[in-house]
Amino acid sequence: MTSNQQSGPAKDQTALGFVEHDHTHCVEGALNSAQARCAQEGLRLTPVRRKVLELLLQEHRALGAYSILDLLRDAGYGSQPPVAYRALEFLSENGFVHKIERLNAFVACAHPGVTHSPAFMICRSCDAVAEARTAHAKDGLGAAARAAGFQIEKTVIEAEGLCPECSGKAKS
Amino acid sequence: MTSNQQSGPAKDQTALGFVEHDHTHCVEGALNSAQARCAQEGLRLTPVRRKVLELLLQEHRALGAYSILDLLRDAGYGSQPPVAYRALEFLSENGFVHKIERLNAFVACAHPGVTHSPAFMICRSCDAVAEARTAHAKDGLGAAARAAGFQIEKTVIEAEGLCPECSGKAKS
DNA sequence: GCTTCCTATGTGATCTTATAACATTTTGCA
DNA sequence: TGCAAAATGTTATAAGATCACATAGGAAGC
Repeated sequence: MTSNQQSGPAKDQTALGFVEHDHTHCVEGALNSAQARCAQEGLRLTPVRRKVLELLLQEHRALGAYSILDLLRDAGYGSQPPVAYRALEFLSENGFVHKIERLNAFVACAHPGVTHSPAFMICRSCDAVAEARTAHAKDGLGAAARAAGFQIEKTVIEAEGLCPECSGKAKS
Repeated sequence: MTSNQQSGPAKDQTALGFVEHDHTHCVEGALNSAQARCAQEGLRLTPVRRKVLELLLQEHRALGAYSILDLLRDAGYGSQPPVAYRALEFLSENGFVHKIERLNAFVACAHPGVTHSPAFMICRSCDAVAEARTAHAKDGLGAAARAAGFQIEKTVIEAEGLCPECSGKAKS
């Protein structure tokens, strides 16, 4: 699961929202818009950071930090853990990627630009990860938090199960 | 944060639902009801498993597997990681404890007996963890999942922020 | 009672994930 | 040019989790 990207760079069947799409286009678009936003906000999308984002966009699934590190090494960048972790920290602080806590892995943001508290669907069979656009998924929790006097700063919402494709395959 | 339990075994101010409570009573009660349920369902609440549950109930906050392991060793049990992980696996499969993915740590269930998909509030300042009783916190996600054809099997819902006490202290 | 099997535990080794600490380079700016 | 801040390179190590295999304990069958 480290670099299974050789086959078809143009289309990928399973990952984004469990839906086919023009992959090359979506990678470039995301990369460009990230670059634009960084320019606007005075953030520095350095080569390593950009490369990490590109890798995550290309794979279009959650990658562990060490898988990313392998890909970085292949691409000629530093190969020590902090290299990957620092890039991921930057990207994640600025909303370009999200960490999937359940997997200890990272995925490119599917709705960049807007500040959002994301929710994820993780297929336990094929590892595909879809980001749901859920502005108010935390409302049930929000009520409980208000009642308890707890100030929410960040929420992690991750659902694990079977994606449409895998659930079709294994009719168990 | 390994064994700060010596001071007052009867009352603990911060952990459960960010609310004071009779701690000795709640530990014993939970332990007894766990034992009862295991008897009923033919589960084996062995000494190590019982001890781990007791430790988590006593600490009343999320503990890492290795902290638990330390406490186990102090109590005369095996001190290799699998000892703790196996007990935690059993307890967690059967709903006696939950894993907090955000912290890679474990906490005793606050609503045992009922099958539920828990939600947590984690204080980033004092590490207290409260379990919210939220039957439908995942509804926002549920809708998205239905739309995508994703079958949810398990959900992780964790909010990070400031508990009432810490948010009172640091009026920043 | 004894054997047998299954489950649980003990233990050592190893693997994965993540961070600390410090040197070096690059960049932005006066 | 030269300084300060930010980013990167690199070594080492901490923290979290699992594998593999040996041993012990308890329940079912004889």
